[in-house]
Amino acid sequence: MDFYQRVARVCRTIPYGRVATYGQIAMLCGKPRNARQVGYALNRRTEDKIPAHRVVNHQGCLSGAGAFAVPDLQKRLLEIEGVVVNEDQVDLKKFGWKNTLEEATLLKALFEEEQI
DNA sequence: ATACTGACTAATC
DNA sequence: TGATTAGCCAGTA
Repeated sequence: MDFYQRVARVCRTIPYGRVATYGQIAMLCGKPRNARQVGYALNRRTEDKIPAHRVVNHQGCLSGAGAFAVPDLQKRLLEIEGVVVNEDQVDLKKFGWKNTLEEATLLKALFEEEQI
């Protein structure tokens, strides 16, 4: 199982109306130090039906910087889901994805199973 | 193999 | 608190 595929998988696991951080995703992929690679992965595979708008940095800042072809697209998508965005930032305390231990375990097991 | 890059983070000031 | 610095590591040239 490729790291990028894992990233895609984890992103699709993020619940509607929640956001996750790069570091969080990297951790769930089994590579806690690969936060940057997560961003790189999303950049490469934005077309792959990955809800990348639910991914922000550890401060809750939106990626902005032309990550999405249309400016404010990420912000709009989040607001549609009920996530409040202020000054290109979201409140991780309220909207951050609190991944449960079960979800983490499920993903880990899934990865190990498909990795072989 | 070396050097540089970057949708990141954690540690210092 | 807010700004800087210093690690990080897969990709790319």
